[in-house]
Amino acid sequence: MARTTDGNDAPVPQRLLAAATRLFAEQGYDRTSVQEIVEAAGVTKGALYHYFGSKEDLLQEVYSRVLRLQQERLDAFADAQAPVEQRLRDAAADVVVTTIENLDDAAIFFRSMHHLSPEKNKQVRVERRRYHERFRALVEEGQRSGVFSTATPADLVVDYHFGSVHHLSTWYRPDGPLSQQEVADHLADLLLRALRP
Amino acid sequence: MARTTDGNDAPVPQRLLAAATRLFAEQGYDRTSVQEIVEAAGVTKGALYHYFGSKEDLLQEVYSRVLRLQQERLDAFADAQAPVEQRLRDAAADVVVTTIENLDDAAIFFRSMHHLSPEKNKQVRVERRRYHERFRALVEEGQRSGVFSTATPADLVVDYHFGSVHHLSTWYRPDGPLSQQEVADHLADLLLRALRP
DNA sequence: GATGACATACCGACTGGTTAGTCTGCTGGG
DNA sequence: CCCAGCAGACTAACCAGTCGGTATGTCATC
Repeated sequence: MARTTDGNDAPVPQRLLAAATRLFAEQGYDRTSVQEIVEAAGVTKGALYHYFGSKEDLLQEVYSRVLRLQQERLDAFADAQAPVEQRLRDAAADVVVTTIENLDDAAIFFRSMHHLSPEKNKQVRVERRRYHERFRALVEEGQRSGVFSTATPADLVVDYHFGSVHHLSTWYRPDGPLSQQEVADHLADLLLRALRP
Repeated sequence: MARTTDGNDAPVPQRLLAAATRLFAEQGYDRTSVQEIVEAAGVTKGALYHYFGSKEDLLQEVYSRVLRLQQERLDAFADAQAPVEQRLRDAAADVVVTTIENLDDAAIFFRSMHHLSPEKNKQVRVERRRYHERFRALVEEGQRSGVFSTATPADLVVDYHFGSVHHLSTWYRPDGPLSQQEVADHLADLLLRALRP
């Protein structure tokens, strides 16, 4: 056996990232010391600084992982063959489900953005903007074709929906009365109902 | 003249609170040192610890100020003499306006809650819950009387709306294309449209 | 209306504790 | 033999909160 220490068997970088994600979500980025992270991962600082350049790099890894995942999923739904109201509903519900499935990442994402250095923050904003615009394009498509109301600017509609997604990490509890899918259906429904002409 | 030093003329405790609010919103609670706060307020640590028991007390003051203000305003709108759909719309739009007017407080509120000690956090949660329930009662009243759809549980409707309010501090810019009132009207409109039977 | 007792408001040097990141060195597999 | 992979002691910086000190004001007493 190659494994002598405790903890799980994943490679060290993944263990570090998993530990950091959990701790950042629980205590916040600044309240989590590098020492805590390496202890939770069952290694020492030497290992962390062997794989990551800084504590901040860990945070950025969390961000890129989330952004990549969400963008891929959105693209898949937006490119599907279906009426635009169906594509928007699917995309809107899916982002709720994946956000709930990765609630730790979501909590970190929305609470700790200002802890990234200016240039990394800028990069994250750029990627987020791409995501936002893809989503907005769906709304605009529906508005142009007349299936959605044009009463509200598409930008604001997108922010409205993402506000509720963003907010999930504040109130959603897995042991609550609603399942992930139920919440997703309700939130997608609210969006589509608000967009009825 | 009684004033010898620079800075504005407000009493020291208010100056400290104002400086802390701005700095907490800009840099986050943990990133802001007590030294920075007292320098921004034009005093020294002695003054701060003369009026406040701890750095955390400053944060809690921000919270109580926001909560008190929002609750007062909600109560006023909810108790008004008007059809329920009008009362809900007014309340929904008003919370958007006051949130935008105090965007710093809002940013702190949603980002720094986990920096409060457990007991203070609990107290904030209790007050927030009261607010949430007052708002939910409005939705339920409309649902019972048939002017709002019952497709979505009232709790979720409230969280949907407050998600968008919460989110404002992320995207709203005073120099953007929409005025406070326009944003408020649009968001209230989206809520009411989503609730149409 | 001088004197002393006490309080309020604030100053700023200091302390004890914590932290991110560094650096030297060990170890086992190729 | 060599080096990726990692250990862990160490450093330099920072920070919340403390504490003894000062300046100013207020009130009672003689």
